[in-house]
Amino acid sequence: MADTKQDVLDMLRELAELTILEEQNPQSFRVRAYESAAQAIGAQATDLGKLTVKELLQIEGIGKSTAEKIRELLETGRVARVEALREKHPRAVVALLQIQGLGPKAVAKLRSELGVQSLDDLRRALEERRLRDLRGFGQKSEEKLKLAVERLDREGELSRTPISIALPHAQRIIAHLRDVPGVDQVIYCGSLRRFSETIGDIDIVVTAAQAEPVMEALATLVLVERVLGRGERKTSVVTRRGIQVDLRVVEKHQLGAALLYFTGSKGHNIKLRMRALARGLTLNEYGLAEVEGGKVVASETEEAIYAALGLPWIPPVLREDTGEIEAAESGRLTRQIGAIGGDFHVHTNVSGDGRSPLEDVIGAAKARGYHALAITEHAENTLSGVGREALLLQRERFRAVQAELGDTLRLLHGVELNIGPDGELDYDLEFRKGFDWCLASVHSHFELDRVAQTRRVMKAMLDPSVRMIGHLSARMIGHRAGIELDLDALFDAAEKTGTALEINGALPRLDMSVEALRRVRSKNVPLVLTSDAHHSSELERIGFAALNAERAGIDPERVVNAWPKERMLSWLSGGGAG
DNA sequence: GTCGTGAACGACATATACTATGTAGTATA
Repeated sequence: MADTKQDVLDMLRELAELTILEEQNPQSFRVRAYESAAQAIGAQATDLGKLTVKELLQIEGIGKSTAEKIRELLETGRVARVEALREKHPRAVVALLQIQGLGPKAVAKLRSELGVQSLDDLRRALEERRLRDLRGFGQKSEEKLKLAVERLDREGELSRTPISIALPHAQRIIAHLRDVPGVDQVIYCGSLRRFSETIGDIDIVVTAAQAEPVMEALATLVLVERVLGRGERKTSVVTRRGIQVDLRVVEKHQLGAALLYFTGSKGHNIKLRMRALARGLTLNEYGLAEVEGGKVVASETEEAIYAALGLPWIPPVLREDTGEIEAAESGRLTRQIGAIGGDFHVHTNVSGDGRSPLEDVIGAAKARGYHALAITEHAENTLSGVGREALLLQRERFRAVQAELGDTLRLLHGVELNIGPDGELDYDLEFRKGFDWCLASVHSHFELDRVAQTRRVMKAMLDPSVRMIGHLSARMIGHRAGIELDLDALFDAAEKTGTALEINGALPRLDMSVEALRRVRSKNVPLVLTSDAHHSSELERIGFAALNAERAGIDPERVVNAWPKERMLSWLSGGGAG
């Protein structure tokens, strides 16, 4: 079964894009209808291929017309309306919308006045300086478009950046801005703060007495390649990595409103602003104020603004306009994860790719207030794997260290087994059972089909030594798609065997994905946050795992290392789900 | 194009910054 959901999403997005050109308006009701239909489809867990028109109509945001188009696509592989629009607006024309500064109206004008039908045509027209005489264009717009075309040539399609790259990039920039005199707070917002898997651009909010020095500091950073625009309080640049950074400087008392605005999502903001209007208030990036008279009601903190709108503070990871405002209003927001009592997927330098000695890792774990720590080196069947003798030596050492630790920290001698193509595991069952904690994960043979992948993971789950499956899909965000799995079958098996599933906090993985986590919510499967640290400093990544869990609306009750100490320890020693 | 109210039709996301041109387009959450 192909990925019908992805096919439908692709079709709806193309339809939206083509309709933008057709109606020369990115905000038309049709465009918005297709986009909201795409969002509704994206939130569906069921297999679309099995849904009838009637069932499709049950989905909010899908009406008669869209439902029929979806059926048309699934039954014939094509949609007449899309093909008709493709005739009028060929792919090369649609591609022009990728150029920053070119919208549908400008594209229409270039086509009708200058016969520009492609990027090549546009390049020629720019070369021949034919744009400057067009009404609405001028010398400056010609130059801007030239730069934008060059940028597109260099970077290919404007693509989103994996969070594993964007977050450290943002932190570097933030560290520089913090050094600017007069700067108070520097906070990243946007999809980064919402903890999306991929990031479109980096949004930074700064509070400072004066905007100019901050914006100057950003514009002159070594890693900044070009300044896109600069006003009194706002600057946009592109870094050498090709990532756009938008900086906004606000006054301290406006911080809450600015954070709210810049964190988004756009849909969330719009809903909040409508909510404000219904209360005789208006919300913008400077504050929440009365419509009549303009008296500011709240602006300094997000909490105050939400409160004035009759809502509890909503965590950024939930602000995706997927019902979180309604949930907040009726007190149905899932609780945040809270204190984390331990980490159960950590490597030391005994693993070939681990970099910190045991003492450092233990020190970091104690500093984090953990009650338990499982060291899980790679097993022999992987490149960085460890043989039996070294592991037995490590176990001996653990006994001595545990005696020193007393009951401040429970140290588990674990291992990360490799799941082979047929579900085979390292060593032999007897040896595996000698560990305090075994997790098993896939590290190779990503090309097998869904049936084979599901079978191998299922087999590992059924092994008496395996307590947890690590990074379930083995994806690498932006580099490698996850293996194909029958998730429902695996979740059922995990439920039956009591096998835990890992929520891995390594930024390139974030595995299980939010989507998979949403699907496991309804099952009684224990979930475990881990850092998968290969260095003592990486223990902090468990916080990313927690964010991903919160993003998926996972109740802390389901998360083993969010349980109270005794319950967690009891579960770890095989004492059941508690 | 969708949805709700009432059986055809109106309502339907907000608010602002920046730029280049000379009123509006594009961009941002």
